[in-house]
Amino acid sequence: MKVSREQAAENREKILNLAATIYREKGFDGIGIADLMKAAGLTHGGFYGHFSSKEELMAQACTRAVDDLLAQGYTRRTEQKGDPFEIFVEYYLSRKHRDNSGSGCLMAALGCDAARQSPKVRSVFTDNAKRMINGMKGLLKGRVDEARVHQQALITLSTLVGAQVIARAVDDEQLSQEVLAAVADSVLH
Amino acid sequence: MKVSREQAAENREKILNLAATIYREKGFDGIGIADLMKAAGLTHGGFYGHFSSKEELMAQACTRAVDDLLAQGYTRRTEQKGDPFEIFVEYYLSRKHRDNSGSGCLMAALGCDAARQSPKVRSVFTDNAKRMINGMKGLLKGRVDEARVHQQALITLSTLVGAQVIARAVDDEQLSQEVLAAVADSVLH
DNA sequence: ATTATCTATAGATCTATAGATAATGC
DNA sequence: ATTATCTATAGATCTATAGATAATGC
Repeated sequence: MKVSREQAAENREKILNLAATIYREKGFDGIGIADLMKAAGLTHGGFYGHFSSKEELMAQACTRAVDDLLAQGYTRRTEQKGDPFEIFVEYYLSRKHRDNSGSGCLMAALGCDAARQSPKVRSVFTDNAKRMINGMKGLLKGRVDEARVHQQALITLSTLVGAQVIARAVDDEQLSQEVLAAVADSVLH
Repeated sequence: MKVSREQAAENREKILNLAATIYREKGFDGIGIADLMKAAGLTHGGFYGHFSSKEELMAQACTRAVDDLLAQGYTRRTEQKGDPFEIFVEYYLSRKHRDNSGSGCLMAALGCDAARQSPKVRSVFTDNAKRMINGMKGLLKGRVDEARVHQQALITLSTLVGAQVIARAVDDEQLSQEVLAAVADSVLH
């Protein structure tokens, strides 16, 4: 029954990565510990050897989700040619991002939910919101006045997040695509 | 135990208004039928005389929430002088709106959650998103080219929704206000 | 007689824990 | 000997329903 220390560390990573994905797909309340552990190929009781509580997992999963998003940014910038800002915006407003919330933006997937979570989760969520804002500031450098980078990052991120929230919320495919296209037009030109 | 037909209709309204408020404050999963009915001064079992299921209430509560928001718009326009668009944006990006999600925008409060709901709830949610878009189009008439009203409504609504989602998600009061102020500056000037 | 509401409960969740098990790592 | 995982279960939810109750409205 027992596994090696190395395997246990891998199991922990698997739980964390799965949580980061499934919470973004189905919400913090969308899956219970038992089903999450089953998805990781482990049993319910084993969870509490890795995390002290579901709340603790939720907090760590937020950070993992943003790790994930930032890493994807690096990958895309090395694989695609072009302006990093434009590459990011095109991904963010793509149907691929809309239809795969599990690998996408934390704020678009769980922003509404974050406001209702415990202080612990909100605090970690806020730290990760700041990482996203800093990422956006990096993409905007050179594109706008140095003095306006912070303000513009907040504006652009708000627009992108709102577009994806609306595009995912509606079940009207045409309207959903109109939102993404209109915002892409506005942000890129 | 039994009450008059008129009183029963009032009880139904009370349940619906409470649900529209509490769901926006705490999410669809944030309150159960028993506690909701207790808040309305009724008992758990009585609920199913008014609504066939919790899902049915969730759908109807979305419409009630937007009824509420549009009615507030009329009230503000008669009470305040000034451009209706500016009056709306100033309210939307206010701390008052941020701190009172229960009486505020459906999309900002429950947009992330809507994507994960049943087809029935998503369908009603979409109808109400369209009512909000139409409201925004009305506010933009005369301010932008007729041909661009629809596109601009989607852009502005995205920006406002995203700003409020972020402002509510973070527990850093300064950052939260910076987001609201930056977006107000961008949308109004 | 009808029906809006209440009480009580079924059955399905959920988080968390206790104690057993068996493989690792000293 | 230590410990990662498993089985089993406690205790607290949750939605929904069945049947009783008592006031309305014909």
